[in-house]
Amino acid sequence: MNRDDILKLDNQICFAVYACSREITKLYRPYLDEMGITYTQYVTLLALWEEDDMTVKRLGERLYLDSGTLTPLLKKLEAAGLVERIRDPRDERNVRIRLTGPGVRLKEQASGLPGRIVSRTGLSGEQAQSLHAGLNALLRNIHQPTREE
Amino acid sequence: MNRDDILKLDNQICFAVYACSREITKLYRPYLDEMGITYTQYVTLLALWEEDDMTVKRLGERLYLDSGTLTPLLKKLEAAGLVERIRDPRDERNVRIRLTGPGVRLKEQASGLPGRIVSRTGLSGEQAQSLHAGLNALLRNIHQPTREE
DNA sequence: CACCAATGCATTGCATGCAATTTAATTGAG
DNA sequence: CTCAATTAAATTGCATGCAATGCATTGGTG
Repeated sequence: MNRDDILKLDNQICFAVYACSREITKLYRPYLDEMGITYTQYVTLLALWEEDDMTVKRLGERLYLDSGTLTPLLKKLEAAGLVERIRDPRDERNVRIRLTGPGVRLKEQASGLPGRIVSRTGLSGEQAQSLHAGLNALLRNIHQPTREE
Repeated sequence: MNRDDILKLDNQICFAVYACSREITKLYRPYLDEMGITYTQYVTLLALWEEDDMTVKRLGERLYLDSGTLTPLLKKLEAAGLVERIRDPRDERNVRIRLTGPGVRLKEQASGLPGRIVSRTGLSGEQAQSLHAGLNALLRNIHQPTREE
């Protein structure tokens, strides 16, 4: 690849990931609209359906998001009646996020979603598997909770 | 994969793409800060370095962004002196985006960036190649400029 | 025990993304 | 030519993301 090709848009993995991420979100939108939630709220619920009663910090580690994003988002989920935000009496710095009844029940409605999306991607099981593995490897490699020189 | 596993965060390609995209942006940030631009401004410049003098519409098709995102972003790039926004005299609905001298010269500074980032990803050439191909396939499959039933 | 650094969350400010609407220019049917 | 439909940008409103900062609680030290 010559000097000029290096900077071409279609040669950038970063751009492919960036564009894919937004296009995937658009695929989800109509379904999530019906459920009354946004994409970020959806992945937050995915995390909670898997492990309820997390602190904001733990949720942030799981989702790679910080309190600046999560606090307002969780307040909206609380206003929508899907989660509760409870300050931990044993350590009042922690706020624990717990699913409400409606929050738990929404899982049922979401269970068909991944299948519908995957079929829309037109990827074979193998392709999807391989892509997923590559992304996870990349994620592991670049995510540095604390930077060292 | 049973019914419960289907909704696990780590089984969602969508989440892997979403998280990867944001982590990659963070990798770029320190370098782009030095250049005085943001990540979205960077990919916009990538597109323009490859093909100068595009309309907003064409730029949007290239970047999968709409005028709602591009108009303010291009105004910032114009304020920074990197591009010009010129209404096409032949069809005044079109606004053409052209690189200025400084905008062209910034390409030099950017040319080392992809290499530095790729090395930070820790992926082999093969892995990167395969990942990129998978993402492009996915992008082609899901991007529908106009929806059909 | 008093104090201070560390921790967890909230807030602020800025830059996206994108749907929906508006505005201005152009095109095309009659 | 005339006016309605189409098209390209711009604008508006809402929801992220994230760095930087603020604030309250807690833990460790002397």
